[in-house]
Amino acid sequence: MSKRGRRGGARSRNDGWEESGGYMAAKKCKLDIQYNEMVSLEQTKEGTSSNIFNGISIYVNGYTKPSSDELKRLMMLHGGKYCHFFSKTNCSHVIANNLPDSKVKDWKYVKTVKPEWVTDSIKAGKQLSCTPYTLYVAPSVMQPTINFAKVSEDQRHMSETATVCKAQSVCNTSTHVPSTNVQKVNQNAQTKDSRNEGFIKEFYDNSRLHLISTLGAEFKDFVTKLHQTGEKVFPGRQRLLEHGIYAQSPSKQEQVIMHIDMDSFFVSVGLRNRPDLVGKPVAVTHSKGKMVQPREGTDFEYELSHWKGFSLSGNTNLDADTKQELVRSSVELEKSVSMAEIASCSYEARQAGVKNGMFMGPARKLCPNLVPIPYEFEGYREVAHILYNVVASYTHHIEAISCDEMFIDCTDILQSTGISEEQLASTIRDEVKDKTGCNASIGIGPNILIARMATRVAKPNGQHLVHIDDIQHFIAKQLAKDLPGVGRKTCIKLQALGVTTCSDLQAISLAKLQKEFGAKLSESLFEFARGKDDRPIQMEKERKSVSAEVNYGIRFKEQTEVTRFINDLAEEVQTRLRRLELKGRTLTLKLKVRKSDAPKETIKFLGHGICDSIAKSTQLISPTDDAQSISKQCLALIKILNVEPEDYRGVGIQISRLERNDKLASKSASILKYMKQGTNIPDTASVHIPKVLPDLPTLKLDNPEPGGHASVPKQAKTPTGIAAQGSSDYMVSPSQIDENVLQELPKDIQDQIRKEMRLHQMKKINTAAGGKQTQEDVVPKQETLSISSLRQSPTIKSPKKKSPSKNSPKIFKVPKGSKVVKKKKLSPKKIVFQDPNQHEIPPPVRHNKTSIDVSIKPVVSSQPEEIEFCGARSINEVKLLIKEWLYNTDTPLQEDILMLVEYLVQLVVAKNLEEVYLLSKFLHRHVLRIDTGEWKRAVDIIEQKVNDVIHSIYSSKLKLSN
DNA sequence: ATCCTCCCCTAC
DNA sequence: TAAGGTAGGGGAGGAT
Ligand SMILES: Nc1ccn([C@H]2C[C@H](O)[C@@H](COP(=O)(O)OP(=O)(O)OP(=O)(O)O)O2)c(=O)n1
Ligand SMILES: [Mg+2]
Ligand SMILES: [Mg+2]
Repeated sequence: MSKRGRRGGARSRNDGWEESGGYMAAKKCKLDIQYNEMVSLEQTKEGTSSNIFNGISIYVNGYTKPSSDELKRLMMLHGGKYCHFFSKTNCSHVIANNLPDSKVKDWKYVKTVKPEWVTDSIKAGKQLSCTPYTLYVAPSVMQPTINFAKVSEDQRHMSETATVCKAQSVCNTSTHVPSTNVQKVNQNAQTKDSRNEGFIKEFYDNSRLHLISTLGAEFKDFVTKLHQTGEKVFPGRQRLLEHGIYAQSPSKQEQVIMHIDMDSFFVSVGLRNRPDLVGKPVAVTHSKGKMVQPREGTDFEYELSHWKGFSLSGNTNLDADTKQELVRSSVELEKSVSMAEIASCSYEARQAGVKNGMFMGPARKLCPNLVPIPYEFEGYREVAHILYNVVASYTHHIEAISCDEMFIDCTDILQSTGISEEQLASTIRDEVKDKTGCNASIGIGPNILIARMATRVAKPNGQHLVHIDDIQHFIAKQLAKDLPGVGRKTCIKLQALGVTTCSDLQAISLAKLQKEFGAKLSESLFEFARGKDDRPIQMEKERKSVSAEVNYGIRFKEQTEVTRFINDLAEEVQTRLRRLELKGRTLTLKLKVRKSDAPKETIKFLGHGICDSIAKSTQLISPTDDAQSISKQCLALIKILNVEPEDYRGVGIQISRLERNDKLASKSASILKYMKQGTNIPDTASVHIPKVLPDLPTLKLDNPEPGGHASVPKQAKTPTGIAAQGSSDYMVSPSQIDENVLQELPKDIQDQIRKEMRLHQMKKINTAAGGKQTQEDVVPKQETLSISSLRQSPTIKSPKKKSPSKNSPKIFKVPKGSKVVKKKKLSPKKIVFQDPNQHEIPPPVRHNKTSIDVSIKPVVSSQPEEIEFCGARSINEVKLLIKEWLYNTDTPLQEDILMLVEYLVQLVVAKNLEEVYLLSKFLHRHVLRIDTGEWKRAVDIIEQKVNDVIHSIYSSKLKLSN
């Protein structure tokens, strides 16, 4: 049933075809093991050693005059290093006799020289210049290797389009490179945080999590394309046939799933050229191993007690107390800890209790001998590419999970080749090992779940097959916390239920599970505990969002710094969207804000510490990928959220409701603009509106907001209900309600609206003066903003503190000279309003539909200039214009839409609701005729937007549709 | 019922 | 010092 397929067993079978397979890897497959001994051997050996190759790492390609073995020996003898596997990060020089086309790309960042450079240098007793030995592109014979054309192409493409993390230095292995040591001397003066220019790039260049996210996304995309368009050519599978590895079990019709995952991925890559560390506890981390004194102003106890679990001692399912104790004791004992995270640790380190994601300090306590090794971002990328290419040479039936992990459905491979699961697994593992120097483990089972769980058993460097008949036996003894979907929280709940193993879990009824967990999780727990899983292998994954966030190094003092950072981050989002050729309709701003009682200094240097998370989203008027629009919306949201600059600890921007970027649409000119300008501007000269208007109002749609977005001006007073929830500090300040609606409008209109709002607010307050309803009236039942934590926070500016900017925060003060006059008075016709919030309706009428007499509005007013829409004044003119626009445009441009919104809003402000109403109906009617999704959405947005403003002023909405 | 927004959780 | 990103599933609760 289940056996640990060891490499040795498979090896003999492979020997046959490796020779003739033509893989470059096959040439050097046996070298790695010997390396360790040889190093020590060579070092103790007497003879003419030197250090002329100090800082040099060579990779030998192809057949060379002195053999690669000999070159290796020479390098070791003369202070250089020898790489078994090429990587930009590890190898400073490639030694070869010729330079094949296929390698040019890979090698373009390193020196490629002939072997004589080595031998001559040794003869000369010094390192000679490479120049005379440099190889140039020769139209040489491409090795007629397996024709991977398609895959390789894609692979290269991936490498190119990827956000390239700059290779720090050509050779950053442990051997120091004297010449490049100059690097970070000048920048020490000041700490680099979010206020510094270029911080975002520097951060991303050093973020492992960013790297694995990026890589993961690339591979998902790669597999998607592979499946959609890839030629179904499987050289690997072909080889299996040719070399007669076939067995005799043709009647496999059960599904067979494999889960392939690199062993301690980052560590494996890092150890490729550090054979001396193999077998030792090793961790990949930014920490160099020096202990770090706690800084002034940090509060260790505080962070310990509030810590959400994940960070301080690792992403484990241990209970919080244990971890706290661990951290606390390591602090007490050592008096200093490194708060650098461990990305990956070797299995030796795991034995001591070290886990991926743990901080270095606590890890050191668990494992005093833990050896830190540096990141090698390029190496991870390369190895991951090879992994995926190897697997893709056997099947395209792949589900990419991450850069080091995937599922494959190998039912058809087994069918068509007749080999066994174990044979296939070891073949793949061997090939990966040969080509990358890293171990992969494989779990095999009849479904995804079992394959995944089998990998745990297989690791490290093994494979494990679970036959369908053994599922029950196998799953029963697995730990429940290892089931997919069971993380920290769920684990705690399971513990409370007395569940440890899947066997325990089986004893819990579905009903009981549902009391503790949600519907979905309950169901999957129930099924998984029995080894059942019907999830299919998903080869094609459609992305649903694009985001960029930074929760490290965020420190601001001034709002201007926040603004600048948002601009930069929006730029980053734009870059990502454009690279993916996507635009989005929904924008979400995510902030991390220092918890009110958290110290300003975090334990971790520039970390985010203990925070509240806030998210706020907004609809974009049209699919957007434009940095300016994005930034503008974010800033509007930020204004609403009203956070003290000093309390920001994290910022993120997410774009969702994605659409493919239709390049055609963006080319169409703005008709309205055209007409408008046409009246003023003689001719074609500059008829075309610059694509990016500096203040292009990429509309943001204020979301109608669950619980009633704070579109109604409120008095600052907090109702008890909300206060009890403790989140009142996050309350939107009255002057900023609908800020993001207002933001988009011209200043003068903004001001008018604000005045109107205040006026109406007064009225309302007066009306409801004695009534109890007031409370509800003034503040929405449900908090508008999402605050992950219900705690109070001093973090948010109270409204009055708000800078004395253009928005007067005073609600009660009637603006002097308040003058708003409707331009033309229409008949006092009744208009139907739809009340968004019945209970907010002022006393007289309490009904779903409320009639408001249009004529009540104009009290004071003045509208100095006529309101006009592209020159059109009368409603009929406007209608004509709209019609022309409607029937001559396929996709409405957002600037046009905005212009109309602007016009309608002016009408609203001028209290000409009737016209607004008529125009809306008109628009509706005609759009129905056109019947395009684009136009429907546009009209929705227009109406929503206009209604937001109406709502702000009247606390009711105009019923527009029909 | 079904949608949407905001949140939490999980995974790598 | 240190580089705590990113995407998706899913649930609660309000709007429609
Ligand atoms: N908290 C984490 C988890 C993972 N990773 C990175 C480093 C890992 O090497 C890589 C792959 O994650 P895995 O979960 O596959 O873990 P490893 O490959 O390190 O170990 P294993 O042998 O358990 O797969 O992702 C990380 O940076 N931080
Ligand atoms: Mg792994
Ligand atoms: Mg993995």
